[in-house]
Amino acid sequence: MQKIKSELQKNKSEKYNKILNSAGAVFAEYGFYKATISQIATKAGVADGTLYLYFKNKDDILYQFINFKTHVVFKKMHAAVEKGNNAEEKLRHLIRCHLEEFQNDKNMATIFQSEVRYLRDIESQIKDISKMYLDLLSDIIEQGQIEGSIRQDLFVGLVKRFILGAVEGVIRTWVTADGRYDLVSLADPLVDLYLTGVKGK
Amino acid sequence: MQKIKSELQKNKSEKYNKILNSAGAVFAEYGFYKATISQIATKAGVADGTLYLYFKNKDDILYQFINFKTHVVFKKMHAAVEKGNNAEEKLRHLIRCHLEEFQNDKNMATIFQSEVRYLRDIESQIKDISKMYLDLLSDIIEQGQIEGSIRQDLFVGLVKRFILGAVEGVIRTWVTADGRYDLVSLADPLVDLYLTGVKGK
DNA sequence: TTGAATAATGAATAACAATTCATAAATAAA
DNA sequence: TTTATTTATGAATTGTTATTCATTATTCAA
Repeated sequence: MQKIKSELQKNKSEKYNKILNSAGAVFAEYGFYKATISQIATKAGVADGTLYLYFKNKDDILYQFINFKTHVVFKKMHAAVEKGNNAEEKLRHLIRCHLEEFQNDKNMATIFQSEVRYLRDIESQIKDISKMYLDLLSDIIEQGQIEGSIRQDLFVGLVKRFILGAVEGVIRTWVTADGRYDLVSLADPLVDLYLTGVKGK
Repeated sequence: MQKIKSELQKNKSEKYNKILNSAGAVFAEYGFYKATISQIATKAGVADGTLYLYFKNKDDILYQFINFKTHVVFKKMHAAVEKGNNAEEKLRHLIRCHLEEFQNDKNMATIFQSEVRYLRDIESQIKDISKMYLDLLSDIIEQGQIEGSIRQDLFVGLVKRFILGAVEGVIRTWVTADGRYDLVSLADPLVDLYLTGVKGK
């Protein structure tokens, strides 16, 4: 009985994941609106109607996709930050992790970049995807200010957005260029820009 | 004859602009896909069919909107950069102008932020809206490196994206917050972050 | 004032795609 | 093996909205 139930769970979960991944690929390629249920179903190797056994509707598919990816990525980011012993190390780990995760999942990167507005409309639970990220940054910045490695005379609200905006910008360019170069290698140069800026001595 | 023609031009142009502005408001509020022709027509005070006397189709309306705004904004940015006497001044003027223009036209800011992906699909002429902007930045950075006000040991391709990404990030946050605070006042603090970074001395 | 010519209207059309549901297949229990 | 239950199918339904076009209004030259 216990065994049977978990078997069912597993099968269900397999098809669920198959559909979710197919949806990710189709949404990334065509965008949410131009993507059709049939395309997703075909790519997943099931009938159109089957999607409705696993998802409430088309919106729900996107929602589940983002929700899942968000959780996975944030868990990793959190762990990455933990590994740093001081603010600067934490920042380096965070940025590197961010670039790594997005480089390893281009569909996710594309969807995060393109469908954010839409998400804002459908679900307030993930209303602010950047929220957790910005909070992570807040902690790092404050720690750095205590340690003395980060200036005190900064408007933290701006600094956070400055940092997040710049990583996202770098990712956006990479997505636009169809992921044709190595993103992760930009992590350290980027952090150096955050830290010391571009000014000549 | 000459007079009559220009009269027609003007009237046509008036209605054209009315529709374009209404479209901007509707697209900004609902997003391109959820916005309907009827909504735009109603807001512009004309019949649905009238839109098709001025625009090829719905896509074309968005295209014309972005195209027009892009030209206006880039002309202003260009002029702003001209006013600076050295790289740092030019950068300050550029960033200030950027924030000013977007603050003064929230519909534009929202649409630029949300429908970029879609544009990428419909027209390669404006495929890279950021292209001109990045080129402006290239010139400034190179000048700064010659002047000695900007470090030589930088990967310019990254620096450009770093700068653009951060401004856009700041604008995105502002749009999300429904434009409830002053964006332009962030110009100087932001440029200071570009220049000297966040590192404690 | 008149009758082309131009511009505007909005109801009708047409296309599309999300969702449903009667039916069939697969799986599990008896 | 038979019956019950769960899962999957995909054609038919439904709703939506972009676009068209026959009709009406307006403008302008003569």
